[in-house]
Amino acid sequence: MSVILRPSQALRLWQRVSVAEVRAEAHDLSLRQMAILLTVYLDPPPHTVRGLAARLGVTKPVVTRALDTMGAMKLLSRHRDEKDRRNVLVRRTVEGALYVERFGDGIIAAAAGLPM
Amino acid sequence: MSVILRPSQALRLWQRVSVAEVRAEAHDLSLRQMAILLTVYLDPPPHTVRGLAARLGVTKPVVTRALDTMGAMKLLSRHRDEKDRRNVLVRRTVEGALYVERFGDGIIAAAAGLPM
DNA sequence: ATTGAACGGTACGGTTCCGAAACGATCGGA
DNA sequence: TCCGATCGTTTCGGAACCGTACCGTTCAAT
Repeated sequence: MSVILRPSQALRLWQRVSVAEVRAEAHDLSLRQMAILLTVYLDPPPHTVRGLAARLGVTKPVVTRALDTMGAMKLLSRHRDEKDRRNVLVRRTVEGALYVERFGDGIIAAAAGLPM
Repeated sequence: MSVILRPSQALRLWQRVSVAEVRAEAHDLSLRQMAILLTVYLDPPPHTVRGLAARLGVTKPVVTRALDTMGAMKLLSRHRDEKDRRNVLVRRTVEGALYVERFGDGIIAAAAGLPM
């Protein structure tokens, strides 16, 4: 059961969610930050800096900086991998889970009110 | 006929499109820029700087700068309103229409492959 | 003709991000 | 015990963006 969207619906959905996010000015995450955040929350762990960089096709410092920013926002947390202390494991937080959940609700609400 | 999405589907959709955009690094628009672009392309004209700022709940310089950036990318164009020369009208461009169309296709493709 | 309001743009100092390169810490095999 | 490879982080100069405040133009009403 795939989700079928027509072009006008797809773009309208994206507009509604974007405008709502800008108006709410909750966190003002960049597209890269959002991609990292959702990957951590949706893809199965563990998540390393290098793994995330490879997944998104960006350099390591990009991921490090995004983790700095979102870490300060308490959306994610970092922990040393005790098995291999070179690695840093990125984990979810309670605040982050709440933020992601609400963001998903926003998408659903925007989709529900979409004209056919 | 509204579009029904479940939470996991909504978030997965956003992740797929975000990751694809980051990987493609086509234009790297911020959330604000995307909201402005889609509003110009989806809402009925005319679009003024002040009107867009009010629509998104941001200040004028934010819109001006976004128009500078996306104007340089040829995604939008500015024109003086000849009826009231204080106004600047924001208009679509061929390149912008193409970009928006492809972006919509990306959303549709991501939605179509969504697990139930 | 003058004045006040409305419009978009600009100047400013500060913050954040960028990519490339170098760095220290850690691991694993010779 | 080295020593190369693999981590994540930091540094660097440069670019983009932020919000506040101010500026020049244009309109409309007096």
